[in-house]
Amino acid sequence: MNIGQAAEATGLSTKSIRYYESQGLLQAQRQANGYRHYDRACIRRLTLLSRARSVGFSLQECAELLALFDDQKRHSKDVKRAVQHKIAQLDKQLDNLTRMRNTLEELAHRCTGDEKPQCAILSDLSESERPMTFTLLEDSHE
Amino acid sequence: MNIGQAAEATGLSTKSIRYYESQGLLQAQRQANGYRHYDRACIRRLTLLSRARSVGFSLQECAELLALFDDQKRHSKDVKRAVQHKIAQLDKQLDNLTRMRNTLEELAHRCTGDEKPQCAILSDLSESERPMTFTLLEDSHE
DNA sequence: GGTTGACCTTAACCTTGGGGTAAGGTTTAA
DNA sequence: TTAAACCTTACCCCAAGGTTAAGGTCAACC
Repeated sequence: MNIGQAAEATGLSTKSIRYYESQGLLQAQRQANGYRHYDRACIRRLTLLSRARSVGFSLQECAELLALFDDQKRHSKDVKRAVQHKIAQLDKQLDNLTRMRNTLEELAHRCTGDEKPQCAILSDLSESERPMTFTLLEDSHE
Repeated sequence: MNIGQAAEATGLSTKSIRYYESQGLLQAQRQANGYRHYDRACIRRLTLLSRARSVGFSLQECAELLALFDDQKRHSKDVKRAVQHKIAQLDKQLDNLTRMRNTLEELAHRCTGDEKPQCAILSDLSESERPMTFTLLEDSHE
């Protein structure tokens, strides 16, 4: 299997696949012409990468999942812990986005939304006197 | 006001303030010694930037908000529309994260989480035969 | 044999929103 | 006077690739 077919099979871009290789997440065999060759084991790694990325794991975290994947003596509880940790991270992000959303709702609510230039949103965003709750972005510190 | 005080007053870092200036979001006056000087109008712009960033606006979008801020003939409905557009974006992100979270919950649920190496999570992530729903990342295409 | 088009290769620059550090000038206070 | 605490620009760094560029390969068709 060439890289194009591997991409097709896993839903990744060829660029991503090469990038993952450059980051040490997999090693592809080379054919005589220099083309990369992907066997079933490689495709499984790429599938894992594709899916783990799609549920929010960073490449660093994917590397840890792959290490467990490769370890025949792993404990499934370690894998489960990684997943639960990621769930907790997503919960933080969800909470954060929800608070941002609520602030925006409140801003929009206070704006008349007409043809006049007076705008509660711009006032609320720019005036220091206003004691509104402005939620910080921050994807949590890890 | 020097940049340090402006940073203190707005909750931004000095680095961010200089970066915003480099991106054309504001122009600070210079003092005789080359130091930037911030007056009240500048502080209001920075406050707007800080708060707009904290509720999820990109710098590009902040530029649009500032353009409205500067326009004495703006219509408050245009500001409101921008906010509602941002709310819709956040809703997409929330939906996406929620689906990722649900997938992870399902994965965790299927894993025994013990000392054995068999792990439903790793199987689900790596095996092509599995017809699970894997939510794509993607912050929506804008 | 020649050519076209679809592959593949590496390299290098672009993105977002700054963080970190270097190397140096200024100001202030002890 | 000298040290601390400011300020300046300039450079490289991060994730996770996307996007050319410039070129090698391969298969099919004429």
